[in-house]
Amino acid sequence: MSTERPTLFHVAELAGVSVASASRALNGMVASAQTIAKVRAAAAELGYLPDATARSLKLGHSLQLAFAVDDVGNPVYVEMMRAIESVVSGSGFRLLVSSTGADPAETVGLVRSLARGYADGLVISPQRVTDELVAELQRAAVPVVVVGSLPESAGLDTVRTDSARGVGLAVEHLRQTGRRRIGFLNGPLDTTPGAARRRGFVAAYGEAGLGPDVEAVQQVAADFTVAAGRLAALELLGRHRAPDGTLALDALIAANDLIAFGAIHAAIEVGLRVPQDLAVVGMDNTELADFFNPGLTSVSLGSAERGKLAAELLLARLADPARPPRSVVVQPGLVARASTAPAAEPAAPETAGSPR
Amino acid sequence: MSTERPTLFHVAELAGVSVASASRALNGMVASAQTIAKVRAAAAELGYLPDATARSLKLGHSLQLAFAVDDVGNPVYVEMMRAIESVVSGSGFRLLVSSTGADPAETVGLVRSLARGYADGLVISPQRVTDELVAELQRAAVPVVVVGSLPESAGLDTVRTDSARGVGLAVEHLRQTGRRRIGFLNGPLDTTPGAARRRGFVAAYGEAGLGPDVEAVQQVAADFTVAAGRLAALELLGRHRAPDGTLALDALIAANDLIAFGAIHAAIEVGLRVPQDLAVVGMDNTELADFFNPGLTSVSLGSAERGKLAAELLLARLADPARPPRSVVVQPGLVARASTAPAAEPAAPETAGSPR
DNA sequence: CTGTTAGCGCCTTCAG
DNA sequence: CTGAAGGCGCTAACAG
Repeated sequence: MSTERPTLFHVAELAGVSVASASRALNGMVASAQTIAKVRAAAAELGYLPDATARSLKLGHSLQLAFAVDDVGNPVYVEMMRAIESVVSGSGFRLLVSSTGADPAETVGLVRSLARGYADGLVISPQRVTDELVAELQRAAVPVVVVGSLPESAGLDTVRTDSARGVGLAVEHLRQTGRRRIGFLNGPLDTTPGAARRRGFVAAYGEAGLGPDVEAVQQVAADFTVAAGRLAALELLGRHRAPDGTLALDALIAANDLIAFGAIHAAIEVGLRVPQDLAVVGMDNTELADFFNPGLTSVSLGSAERGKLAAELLLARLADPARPPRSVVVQPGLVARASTAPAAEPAAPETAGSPR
Repeated sequence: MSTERPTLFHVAELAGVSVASASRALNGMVASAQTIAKVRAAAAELGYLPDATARSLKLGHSLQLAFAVDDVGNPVYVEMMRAIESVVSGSGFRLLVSSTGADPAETVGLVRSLARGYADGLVISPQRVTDELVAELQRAAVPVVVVGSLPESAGLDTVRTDSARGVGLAVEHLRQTGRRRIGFLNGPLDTTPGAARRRGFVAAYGEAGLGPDVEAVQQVAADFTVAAGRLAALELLGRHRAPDGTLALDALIAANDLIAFGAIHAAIEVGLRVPQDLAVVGMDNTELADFFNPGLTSVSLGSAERGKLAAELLLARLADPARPPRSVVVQPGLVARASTAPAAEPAAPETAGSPR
């Protein structure tokens, strides 16, 4: 009801002690039982809440850590976040998440403000890395751990995965299961993941001797979302449909699971069966990959593991700001599911959903 | 490199002016062009970054707003978050997201710390509402808007949806499309959404004259996730499978889309066709509902709309702290997709995905 | 054990 | 237009 918020001064006044004593009583420092009781009572009566800002200013820390991502809508980041959260909460930190959007400039702004006071440390997983962003991360007032690729010279703690190799695993798996004409649905090429996956695909395509038309079998989605994946798949599939209606592609690799979901939807729309007519493999091995219909074969990029490692690096640096920057790599692995079941055999009954 | 962060004092010193002048120059207050230039140069050279904590303490605000949810993994909250973000960023606020976990006690702690300094306002969507939480929200130092149901007497700004009626829409839709034996997959009953949906189902079940066994056709999932939905569905379907293998249920309503996805997976596992043998309807009308296979009929609860309204309420209260608390309701609506296509007709070709 | 004093980094009157 | 001084709310020295 009162328009003014009670401050420690008011509590002390009501309790009949000094502000210092009130502070001590509330924070469990040395104080007489009587003082503690009086102060506690006064605080309760006034509904006193310590001002976090003032406290941080004095203490020099906020006990908050931040996790910044371009797009919280991506399940990968949710997994990462959970892992980070579970690590840092064990050390008494609270985790704040910030979705910055695709614009690197906005990310810079976020780092600037967040890294100076509101948080004691930052884990960031940027999709687009500009020189300006790197510079900002280096001069940030608090420790920063980057999930993703960054030039070694940046001198920052880093956790990354070898997504190029991940694409290689996908190509290999498709080859082994009898696919020959593999298309690739990438995300935007100006993103770090997009660029890395492209490199991986081009290399694997060449090594597997799949032909010279590596450019023709690629399609770039507008972003890493289901809707964009659907559109890109429709475009790519349309482009490779022969006049007689047969398809020149028998497999699709998607840059992430969301794009893969969109691609499967698109395939069904144009009358293709997955996996009989078209195999699809995603990346990230999201929880939904297992529940999608058909189950989505996906390359695990260890999101949870990366999140965990990033959090640990951050905690370690917080404890020892002088330790040399470390860069750790998580290896990808493929998880096979129904979406790439060999075309040779008829559809496995337990995946096609049409018993009898 | 320097171990100490530069403060405004250092900038002023280097620029050869007073701290006050440096502050004015940096913040665009009156200052001579020459001073501005010198201060700017000094700040750049030192890599000066204003301390957000000190700034907030002095100014009395942080220009940050917070959005607290139990589980960021739920796509509903992502949609809400996007809507909130887009509203508040237009007013110069940054949005911080905090995932509190299912424990109400943790939520209380979050509100306590966040609502006192780190953020200027809070939108919270708690799944479990305890008296303690309500009390904490009422005494929060900053304006709070609750997305979800709360006693009127709480005197807080509120945005909610009529999810009970939403369940009613689902029942009605299933009845109209020829389903007679409807099961219900709920989330935990001690959550606000779980309780409301239960009320809605029991009421609609009775009104539709579906029989006296309303308890027998319900199953509670451990939480609002795909995995829990799958388990609950397996349990419910198993319970209603007659000795001769036929199923006593021909439709399932799920408390949210994630549970519905899990249910469809479970149905396929046990050899049922969706929608031919079993219709499934979800709630929330998540983006993925449209892309799932089969497309998931879902009751839209207007998550984006609720987020937008909550953000607007918060902004309005920030502008006028004295305005009377408002409570706005968003009406649900059903979006029909393939998962509830009438069983009478053969599977519609464009949804079954198995052309010829 | 307690009160007084000092200051975290910043912004903003108030004189000059 | 500029500098000096005060204070946001809190905690950590220092005496008493």
